[in-house]
Amino acid sequence: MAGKRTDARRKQHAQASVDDAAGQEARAEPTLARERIVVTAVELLDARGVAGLTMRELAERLGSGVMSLYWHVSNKEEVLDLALDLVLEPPHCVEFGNWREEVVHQLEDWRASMLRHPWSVSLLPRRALGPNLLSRLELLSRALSKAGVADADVNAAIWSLWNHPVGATITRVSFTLSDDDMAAGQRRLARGSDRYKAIEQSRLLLDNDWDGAFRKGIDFLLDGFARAK
Amino acid sequence: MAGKRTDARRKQHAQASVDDAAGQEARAEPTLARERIVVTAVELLDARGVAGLTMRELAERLGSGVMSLYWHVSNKEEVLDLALDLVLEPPHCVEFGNWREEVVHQLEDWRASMLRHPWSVSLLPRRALGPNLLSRLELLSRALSKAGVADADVNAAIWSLWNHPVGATITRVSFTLSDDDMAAGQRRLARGSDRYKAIEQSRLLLDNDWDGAFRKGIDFLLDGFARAK
DNA sequence: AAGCTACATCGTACAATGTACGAGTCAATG
DNA sequence: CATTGACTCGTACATTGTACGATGTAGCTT
Repeated sequence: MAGKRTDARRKQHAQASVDDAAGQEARAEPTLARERIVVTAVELLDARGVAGLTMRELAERLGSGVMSLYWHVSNKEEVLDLALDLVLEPPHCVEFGNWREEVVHQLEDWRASMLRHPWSVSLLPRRALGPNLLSRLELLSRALSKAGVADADVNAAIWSLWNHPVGATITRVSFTLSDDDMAAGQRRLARGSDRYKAIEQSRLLLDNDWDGAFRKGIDFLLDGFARAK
Repeated sequence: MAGKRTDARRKQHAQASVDDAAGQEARAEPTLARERIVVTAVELLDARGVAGLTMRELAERLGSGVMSLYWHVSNKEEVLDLALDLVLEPPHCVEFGNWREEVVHQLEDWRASMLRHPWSVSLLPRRALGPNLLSRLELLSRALSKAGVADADVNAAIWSLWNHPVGATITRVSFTLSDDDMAAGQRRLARGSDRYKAIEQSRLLLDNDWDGAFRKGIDFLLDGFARAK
């Protein structure tokens, strides 16, 4: 029956997971090492991408043994989760008088955070509910509450705004990611110009004013809300 | 000539990649085995998810040796690329009289395809330019050309529509993915109800009419286009 | 002091995986 | 027959995440 289980030690930390410091009191002490691990992980990810994050490399950068990491972190996935959440920390709450500017600011900040750490985009599909993302959702929600959207539409409105940076950043990153893809895309466009007539004509793939398109997208949505009111 | 363009490379040219074999006449002989591999890969992905796709498992399902795969495919990544593209095949072009319905139909079909194969979402960030996605972009582009959007805005409009299903599906899948996350999210909401007051109040995370929200999002955008005209 | 407990580090070992290499099979063609 | 080129596959290896358990350390209780 293997009575002596040593899991007592792991439990304490493992359960904390992505959750922020739990108790109501200022319990504090988020295990200094844990934060160091995550910060270093982000550096590594920035430098070498998702594939470059190895527990061994991480340990080496921290000057520790590999297995020491597992005291503070239950597995590699958790490191990724924590790194993702760290990078998506929301901005300090700046109040604009104008709710519209507030929404735009928030979404642009989010997008900028992701583009600063492109690996974060590919992690997003796995875990999209870290505490920092929840905070961003909250901020967005509050800003929009001043917009006077119809009650029945408000949730749909929030999600639409939410999804815009997600989609836009993914699209942006995967286009930038490899110029090979871009070249291949152009090649495909070149031949069979009947098949891809429209996007060839509008030079959609060549127009790389991503920032502008992103901003316009927000405006479309906000205008749409106004009309649906 | 070009009759016997039996893929005599694979070893050397890893560049063929996702490109379709669309020469002009070379029809219906895209290395039967290659297609079988991809189809089987999709089955495996459907059954076991991204982590479950192993070259060994794949080979076993095909009743072949592991290394035989590498004749037809240059590496695992290519298998993933091909599987992704296969699954995102666009619908047969159905013409509606109404361009608006056409857009809605296309976006909903795309979203449905992705939800049918949830693993596709997590692959999207890596490679978003397969031929089938290009086709979808083309179809969308054509449908929208009838909408009378201002020339200066048309590309931004296309991208906004494009990003909507991407973001919405990622959000949707990552929420569904693990109920643990959902539970954790709720726990986080429960305590510190001041921090997440707004989204708690609107029951944003509990309202799971994803289909409706998605549809409304499209409408917001389309209405926004109309206003920007 | 001695012993106990919780915290923390780390070396070794192992299993799973992608794939390089090269030998092998088979059919068509010279 | 010999050659070639399409195709298959077994072996071997390097890289990875991590289970296990020994070790060290600090503080407390008796």
